[in-house]
Amino acid sequence: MNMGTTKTEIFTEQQNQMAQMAKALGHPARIAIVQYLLKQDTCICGDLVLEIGLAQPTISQHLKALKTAGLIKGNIEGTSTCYCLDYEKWDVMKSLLSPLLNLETDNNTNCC
Amino acid sequence: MNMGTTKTEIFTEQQNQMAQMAKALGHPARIAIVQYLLKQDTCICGDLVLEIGLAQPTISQHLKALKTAGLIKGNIEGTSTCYCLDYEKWDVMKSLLSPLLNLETDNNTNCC
DNA sequence: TTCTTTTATTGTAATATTACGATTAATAAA
DNA sequence: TTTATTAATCGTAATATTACAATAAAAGAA
Repeated sequence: MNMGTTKTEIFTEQQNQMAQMAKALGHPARIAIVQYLLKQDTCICGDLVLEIGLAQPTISQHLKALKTAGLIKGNIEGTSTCYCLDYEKWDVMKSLLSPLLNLETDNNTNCC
Repeated sequence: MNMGTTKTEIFTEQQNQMAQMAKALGHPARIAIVQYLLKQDTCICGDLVLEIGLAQPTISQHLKALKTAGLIKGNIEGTSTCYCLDYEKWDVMKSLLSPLLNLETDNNTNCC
């Protein structure tokens, strides 16, 4: 059977997309990478290895996860790869997640 | 060794918090639960079993994950448990994640 | 060409996640 | 008290994730 695997077929495309983007941010190393890119605009893998302190293959793995989710782009430049945020995808994420995040805090009167 | 485990000690408290909250939203079933609670204010486990279509222990497991992350609260009422969003925690999440989500889209000039 | 630099990939060990059947626990109803 | 009703927990199978050593690949420097 397909145990251990998420049943994506019973959810909407939108729900799967939202979950995928949230999942991509669901590791502190990937949060740190995004924060670094926000500050520096671009970076190469080696920068992050020094900054974060995980092994190079581990950083490379996290970069791949962010790239697969579409949150970053990578361009090969000589021996290194230049990474940056994919702002178009971040706009999509923002529009999908803002209905969840922009909650009315004073709704908690009708709570259990 | 501690292989397979996230090295939380090399990250800031804030980075770990952000990752934990994002991770809690990183599954379509948990997105669906949050969306349901946004629409209905409160619900019990059985409502979600009917609405989502996963087995009762699976829904219960996802509710526990959201509760552990602090995103929902649960109050026992007779034989059932009444769940709702924890708006205070959502405020924390909003303030932590908004620096990431409120990006200037026209920054992509200095990208690679 | 040979050596260096940089990153991606492969392989693997340890742990975490997902899903569900079976069972338990706890309250309500008969 | 006996019988539902409801949800949590336990156990477990299948898969996914995390971390890193070792290696490969690809471009630049000597």
